[in-house]
Amino acid sequence: MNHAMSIKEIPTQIKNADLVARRRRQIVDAAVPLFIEKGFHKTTTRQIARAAGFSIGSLYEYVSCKEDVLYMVCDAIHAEVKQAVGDALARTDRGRDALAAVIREYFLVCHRMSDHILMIYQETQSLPLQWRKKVLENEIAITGIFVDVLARLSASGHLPRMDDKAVELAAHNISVLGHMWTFRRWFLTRHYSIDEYIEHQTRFILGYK
Amino acid sequence: MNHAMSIKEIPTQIKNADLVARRRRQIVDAAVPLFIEKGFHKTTTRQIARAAGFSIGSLYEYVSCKEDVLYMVCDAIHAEVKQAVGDALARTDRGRDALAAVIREYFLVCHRMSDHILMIYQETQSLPLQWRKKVLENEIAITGIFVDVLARLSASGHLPRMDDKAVELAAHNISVLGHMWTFRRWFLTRHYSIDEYIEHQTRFILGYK
DNA sequence: ATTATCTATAGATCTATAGATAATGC
DNA sequence: ATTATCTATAGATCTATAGATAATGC
Repeated sequence: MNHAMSIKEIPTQIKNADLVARRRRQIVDAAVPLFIEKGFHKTTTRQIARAAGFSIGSLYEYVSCKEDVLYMVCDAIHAEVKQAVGDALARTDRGRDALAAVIREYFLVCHRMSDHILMIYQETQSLPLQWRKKVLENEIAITGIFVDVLARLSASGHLPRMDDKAVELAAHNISVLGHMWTFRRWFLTRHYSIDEYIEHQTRFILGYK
Repeated sequence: MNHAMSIKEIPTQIKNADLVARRRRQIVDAAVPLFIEKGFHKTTTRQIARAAGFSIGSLYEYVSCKEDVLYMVCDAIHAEVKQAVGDALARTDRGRDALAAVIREYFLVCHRMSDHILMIYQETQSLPLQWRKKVLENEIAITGIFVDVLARLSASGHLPRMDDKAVELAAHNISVLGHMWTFRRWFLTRHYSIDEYIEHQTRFILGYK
């Protein structure tokens, strides 16, 4: 159920698959800043088409409805977050610091993609059920990375032993505390730099008190 | 900057202040389930008027635009959350358990008002700037209650000593972990009851590890 | 007379498509 | 011939208001 597969589920009459991929990337790139600025409902399909560089008629050759665009946007954002956290995980070694390193990288992605993540929180509800489910699955997949790291460290004794439920919940907490930086940014940035934030929250999560 | 004051800032031609208060309560009560079900943008002003039991013309005697309705709804929801947490605080004694009791009550409010809180996350962006600010201030006011409790317990030695920034951030974490139950409910309810959730998270927040 | 409410609609969108046109490849 | 793109617009809204009507209180 990867990125490319989901996108391919959107039907089109256009035969050239490369062209479809290229145009859809244009559509996503055009839509992201519009959705961030105005929100999904106040962005018109014409604006998306114009920003993407083609006509409204052409837009509808590559998507079947406006919601398709939102889905492609959400999927692309999650793909980028997943990629960044996956990379961080690959780079890291096996000890207790592995967790801190992955958390750090994840929080930095949240910082970098603040507007994007906030937009997903706000607009997921506007997706048709079928795609809302997929977006939520993506969210769980990202949390799953943290589950794996925590379970490994807990099993190897680098972290206090935790049962499955505690591990699962700690992983969700990491995910959500990263998102917190995006949806409370207007307040938090007045008091904390992203580095301070990461430091405090890492201590909080790892339980050094 | 209390509940009643903010609402009163919305202008109206109607002279009878009691009537205004009553009708606006009707509007809020009518709008909440509509916004929860369809979202703000897909709810029409006519639907709100009909559900409230009067005509579209009358609706516009009590609000100046659709966004006014959203603001009144958000304000009413925050008032209820604030009330519940404030009550819990008043009931509680002064020791370390005070914090656990307040957290518990807060999480139970989040559970009870799950749909409402989720709606605020999704629709705050649709508010005009002036009112978005007020809604965010309400959010900070609720977090402020936790700041007070934490600061008191930290000062009295019932909790490990924390500097102001650590206290502030812990308070935000409490707020957001309550909200997490609302926006990850679709996943969390599969694995945790609200009581289990409260128990795990309280341990996490208080740092028994 | 004053206040509150209703009906009817102006005016302004916006999505999605049909049908015409241009570009591409055999 | 086939594939991709564009223009023009049908059709369906929806918000907010003007002007008419009903209810209230002196």
